[in-house]
Amino acid sequence: MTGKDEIVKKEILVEAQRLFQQFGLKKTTMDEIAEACGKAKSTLYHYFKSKDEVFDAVIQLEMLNLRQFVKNKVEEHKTMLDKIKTYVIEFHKEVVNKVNLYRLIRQDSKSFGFAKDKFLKMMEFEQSYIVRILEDGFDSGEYNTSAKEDIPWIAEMFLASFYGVVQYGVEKDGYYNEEKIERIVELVVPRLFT
Amino acid sequence: MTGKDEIVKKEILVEAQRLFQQFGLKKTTMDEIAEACGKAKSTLYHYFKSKDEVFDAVIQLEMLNLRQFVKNKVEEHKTMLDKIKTYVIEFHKEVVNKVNLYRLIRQDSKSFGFAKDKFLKMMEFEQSYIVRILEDGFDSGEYNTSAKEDIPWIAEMFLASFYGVVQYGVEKDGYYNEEKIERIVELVVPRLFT
DNA sequence: ACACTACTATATTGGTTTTTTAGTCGAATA
DNA sequence: TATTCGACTAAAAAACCAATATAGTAGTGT
Repeated sequence: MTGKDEIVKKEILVEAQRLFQQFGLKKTTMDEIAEACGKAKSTLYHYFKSKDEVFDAVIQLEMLNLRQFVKNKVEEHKTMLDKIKTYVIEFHKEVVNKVNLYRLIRQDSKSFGFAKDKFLKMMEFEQSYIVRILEDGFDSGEYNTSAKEDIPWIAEMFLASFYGVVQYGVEKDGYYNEEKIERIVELVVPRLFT
Repeated sequence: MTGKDEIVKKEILVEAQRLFQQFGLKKTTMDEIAEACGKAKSTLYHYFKSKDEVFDAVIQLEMLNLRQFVKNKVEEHKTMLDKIKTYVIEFHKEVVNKVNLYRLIRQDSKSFGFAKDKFLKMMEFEQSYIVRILEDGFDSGEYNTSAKEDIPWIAEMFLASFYGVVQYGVEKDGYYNEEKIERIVELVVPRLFT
């Protein structure tokens, strides 16, 4: 039965998530995860090919929740401008939270390369979301200053630039300064997208 | 004689620079630098307090050259808009060059904290340069969409955002894509600063 | 399909010794 | 007096090795 399969997988992920958050990737063993699930270690390998695959799945789960959360916030608004503003503020707030949570997790050297792939994948995904918002704005006539075919790379650059602003702010201030981000969003977004 | 002092210091820095670029901070020993200068190691300590101080001096030298280079490029232009555009394109092109050069240099763990300080110092310095350009534009009437007291943080955010765009681009494409940066500069700068 | 026990090969750890290396000191030189 | 040096130290890093832990596998039973 394939339904059971998903249930057990989820159960493993819940325990893995808890342990990864508490101890990090390196300090959490497959034996511990197995024990926490009340199963034998080799059983885990029936559901996941490797420890990395478990970790990836946990991260993916977190991202899914994060996206749903942000999406809900965005859809509380009607205009494209408000949607974009809300997106930037909420998305980065959540990402910084998660990153703080997972900072200690990535204690090993190879995790940098790992993070890079995941990061680019994530950016691609987010880009497609921004593109959708902008295209809707374009179609409804709210956003008509650019050609429609420019939207993808504009979205990409827009994301990248706020990534920079947030990273720099966190580096400088030591925390996510929401007020600062709001101020810059208020200034930039209307100028860029009207 | 204090003139001799400066000459020897410079001589040490030239050799140190060469070795740091070739082998990195960690893999270059003070003995090697000394040997390359034809001096004893303890002589170096007459001119520099520590190895870090030597390294810092090398970096500072590089930054000085870089800034002079960019400044020259910028001053070929008359309008504020052209200056800003030129600044962004040339500055980041050079920084990416240097960073590629020095990527291998920062091979040790503590260098992150080190790099962070230096990075923030650099950003502050660059910010003051952008502020000057914008304030000149403001005074000449070319830039009158913002209050003058907003210029510092606008400059800061502007820098941070392009830092993000460039970093992201390098991460994604694997090199500094000048054409891409130019395109985004052409789009963003006029909208932001007129 | 799912779960277990028992295993292996590989990584990691801990403890020890050896080597390297940043930085010091007092003497020599110019 | 201002530089330079050879010799030294303390501390860090590397090299080694034995013991342990751990990711992943095989074979078996349900």
